[in-house]
Amino acid sequence: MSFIKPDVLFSLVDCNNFYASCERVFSPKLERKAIVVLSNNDGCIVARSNEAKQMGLKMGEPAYQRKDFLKKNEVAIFSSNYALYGDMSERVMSTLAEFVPEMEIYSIDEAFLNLTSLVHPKPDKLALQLKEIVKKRTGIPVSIGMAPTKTLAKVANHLAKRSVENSGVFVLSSGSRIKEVLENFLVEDLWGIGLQYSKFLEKNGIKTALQLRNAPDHWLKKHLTVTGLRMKYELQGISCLPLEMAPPPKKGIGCSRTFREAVESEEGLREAISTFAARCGEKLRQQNSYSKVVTVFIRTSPFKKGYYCNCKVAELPTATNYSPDLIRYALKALEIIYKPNCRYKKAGVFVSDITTAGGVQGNLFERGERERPKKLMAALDAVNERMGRGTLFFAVQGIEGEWRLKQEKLSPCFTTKWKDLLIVRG
DNA sequence: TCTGGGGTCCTAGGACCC
DNA sequence: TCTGGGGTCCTAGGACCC
Repeated sequence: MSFIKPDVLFSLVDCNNFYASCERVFSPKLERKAIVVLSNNDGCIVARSNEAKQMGLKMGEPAYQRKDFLKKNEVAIFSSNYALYGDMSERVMSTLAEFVPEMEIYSIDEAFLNLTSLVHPKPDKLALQLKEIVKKRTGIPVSIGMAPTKTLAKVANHLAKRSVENSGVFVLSSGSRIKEVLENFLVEDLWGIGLQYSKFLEKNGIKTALQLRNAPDHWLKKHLTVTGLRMKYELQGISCLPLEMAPPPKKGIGCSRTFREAVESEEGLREAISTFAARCGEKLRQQNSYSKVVTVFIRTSPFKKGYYCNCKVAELPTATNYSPDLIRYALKALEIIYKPNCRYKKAGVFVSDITTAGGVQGNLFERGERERPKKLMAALDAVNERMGRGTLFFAVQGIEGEWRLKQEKLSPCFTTKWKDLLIVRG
């Protein structure tokens, strides 16, 4: 009997091409076919199967610019189906949680694990087993990278994905192996290095992760702030980023959308803003918190001339998560920034200055009860949870606004709607 | 015609106080 | 000629992530 040695403290499990893989689970005929998933309003390409990547389709490309190419190459196209992806994510995460004592859900398709308390002779064999269980239970293929720090686990995961012979698992433990890998790892592929930093680093002769690791502390701190310094230590195998098992409450919450068609009327915007504000209330209540500041923004298309963009911050007399209050203040803010004769393309509502349930400051001038609104919201949330979001809503949100989403290629909600359940014929 | 959405952390600099 | 100094809090903006 032996434990996993702590020189591979962190494992990163990452679902391969997550959205595309979710669509494929329920349409086996798409196996080995090119798939793309589009952003809201079928705007940009946000996920691609390996086959689509090989065709040269890029992340973030506007779909209309590739319309002919997609058709000619018979690429399967899907609108984003967040109900499906959210549910599939939950299945993957709960499968992992069954076998792993400590994990941090990092995003919809990634989780960091700590496997050191598990009894197993070989870490790579354990990872391989996990990978197979997830695939068998959920249909989703994952890759796993193991290393002494989170940043190195990201590197290992990157390598697990890149080469077929790694079979989706890559372990990075010994110092000499780490050095060898970092020497061939582009700095722009590091977790925490985006376009701006990679341009800057390249200008200063730093092209590989090993070169970044060798850069002087003070220079890194000066130009990449403490984040850059932390990255250096993490690449040396000194862990600076702990596993966060309980997600902290959000400090800001927002809801914004690009409209299907431009909206000119104030009434149209009022519908959209009310809907976004109500959604913010829902999210606040989900994490049991209250907000004191509501920000509303509206804007026309930045790709057209006569661009107009404005926002208004409204401070509430007391912190709240009561949707009617949030809507009221948001609409007042909208009134101030609304300018007629503009073709609005996007709008949004943000709530900030968030406190948790216990921390709400009472307002001396506040009147009326606290309990009734609370019960009302609880009832509203319960119905929408059970019957689907949008079952109960406020009249001011409207019903058929031209701003609502375009989702022409939406797949059925296989896992969350009875009517969309797959029927298997014997 | 058509270009996503929702977050985090860090720093510099200004306001304000004593 | 010469215009204090140090601390805290807040905000805007820039970088990053998926």
